[in-house]
Amino acid sequence: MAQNKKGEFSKKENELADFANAISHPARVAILKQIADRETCICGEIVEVLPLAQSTVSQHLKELLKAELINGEVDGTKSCYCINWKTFEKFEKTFNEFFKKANSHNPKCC
Amino acid sequence: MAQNKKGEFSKKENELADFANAISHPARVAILKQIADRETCICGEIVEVLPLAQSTVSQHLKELLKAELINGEVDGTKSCYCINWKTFEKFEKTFNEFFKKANSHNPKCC
DNA sequence: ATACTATATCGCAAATATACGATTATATAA
DNA sequence: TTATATAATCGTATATTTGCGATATAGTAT
Repeated sequence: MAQNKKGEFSKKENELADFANAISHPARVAILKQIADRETCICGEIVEVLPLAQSTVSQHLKELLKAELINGEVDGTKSCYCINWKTFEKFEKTFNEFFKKANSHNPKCC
Repeated sequence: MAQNKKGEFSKKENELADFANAISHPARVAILKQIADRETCICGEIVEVLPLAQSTVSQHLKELLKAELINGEVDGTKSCYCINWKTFEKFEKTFNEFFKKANSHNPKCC
């Protein structure tokens, strides 16, 4: 963008946006799904399942880490990831208090 | 991107990503908040409240419409928007069934 | 008809995101 | 040590997003 105006918005607004941004790509949704579905944490199995190169998957994992949607751990030569449910819960809470407060599903509306 | 791989992911994955994408910018979060908070639908009042030019706000509104997060209605020279709660509910449902199914907040995990 | 108001659209510039191959770093195996 | 395997990072090309001013469009008022 010509200028980045994100700093002009509130902390909560940015937090919600950042969370949403982390899951705003189908590849990252698919990665989260894979991690959530497995009993134990996984790593490069994701690469086998997704239609993306290893480096691309690694980049997406990095973004998910940055947004704290997942936790990562090195295990020998492998890397192991799991869902950070705390962040999901926090998001759900913030999301609800942000949007549902004034919401009586207004019938006056268009 | 070099190539767009979004078509290689499932419908559900893309739906979740699209919804998230619509709220992945603090300006759009702020716009949704404004609309949700008012009794009646509003229009260019948003422009007064946000630190963005009128054309930029209009663009964001267009995106929110496209994602069906809001409904719009023309009222004279003014445009009137309101939250499309149906989409929010649908998202919540999809989100939960997608991520919470296998989730026992796995203690084996890192 | 003319002026005014509100909003959408267009065209452009700059910033970010996506994707990949090549390379690097680290751990394990031989 | 050397080879192998796994995953992160770098460099780069391209696509998309963000933002604004200018313009277009359409309703309302004079």
